[in-house]
Amino acid sequence: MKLEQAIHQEKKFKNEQLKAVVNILYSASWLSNFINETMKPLKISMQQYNMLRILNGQYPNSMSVKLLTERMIDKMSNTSRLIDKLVEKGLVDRKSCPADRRKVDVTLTESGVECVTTAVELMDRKLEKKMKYFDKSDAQKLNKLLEKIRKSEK
Amino acid sequence: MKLEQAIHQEKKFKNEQLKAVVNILYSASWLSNFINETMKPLKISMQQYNMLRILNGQYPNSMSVKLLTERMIDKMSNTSRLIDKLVEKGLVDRKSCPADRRKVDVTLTESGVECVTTAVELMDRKLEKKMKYFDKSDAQKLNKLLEKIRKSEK
DNA sequence: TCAAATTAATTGTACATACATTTATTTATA
DNA sequence: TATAAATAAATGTATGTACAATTAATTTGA
Repeated sequence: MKLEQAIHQEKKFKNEQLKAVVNILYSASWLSNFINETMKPLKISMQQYNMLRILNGQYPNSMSVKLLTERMIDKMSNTSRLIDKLVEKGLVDRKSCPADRRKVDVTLTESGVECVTTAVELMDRKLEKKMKYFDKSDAQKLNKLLEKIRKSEK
Repeated sequence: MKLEQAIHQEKKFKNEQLKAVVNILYSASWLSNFINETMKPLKISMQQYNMLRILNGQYPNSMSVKLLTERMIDKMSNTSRLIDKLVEKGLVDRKSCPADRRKVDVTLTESGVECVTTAVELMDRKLEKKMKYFDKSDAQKLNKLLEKIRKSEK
């Protein structure tokens, strides 16, 4: 859907750069809604999915809360309480790190591995279908442009 | 900052399309943090800023809550309570619509016009500076690609 | 060596969001 | 024209998020 149509805007944007800002925000909202929708049958949120994927990348090793936070897409989310939810669901284990007792080691449980395996398979399949008009070369161009827009960070 | 570096990911993405998904989500989070940061001196959030801009586009006419919701970038946000906050701050007026008493007319107050004028001027200036390496032709390409990725909506 | 500084994680608080339900009003139709 | 259906907005509730403050452990350096 065209951006102007999605947000029912009749006026032109002041310039293409400002339109790009709104476009990125709208696209992310569109994707988040889709990801949350897709994960609903598995009863996990997008952020929980993200954390499970990160832990899966290290499995069977554990990760500290700090390391997990660094790898989350949204750094502002509250890692401790996100872990709480996953512990409640029995998807991860949390135990104090013997080498540095300030740290807490988080690991996927067997049930967590099972859940994330199903989740990733489902998500990748649904995303591929959703973005069927978007090929590899489009994606490469988009990735380059997004990196460029964030370049001021240095 | 490169995406892999920002989320400290050492592995390659499965494909460019899935990387694009993460890239959009990360860029939106990066932009949101910046916008919220920029609006902090004016004591308004990004969503409040968005609503004030929409109302400003119609000023001095009023808009119904439904119309406002349709134009918000994030459709899931709770428009009623967002309006509450702006009424509390004295930036908007809310009154029952005489022609259809189910509807509620929302209008900018004088102080609201003043606030949004300052806010837009500040935001556009800061955004331009932040995205200084991102020119018009880049923006046009990015806007095209984002529209394409959302094309499945039809 | 031991007090101060730093680091890791959790918790408190206020606010935001998702989504279902409720209330009030208008429109459609039997 | 009554009654049901549809529409607009607000509210209840659970959960999520931002950010500061706190707690506990480790590291630093006078």
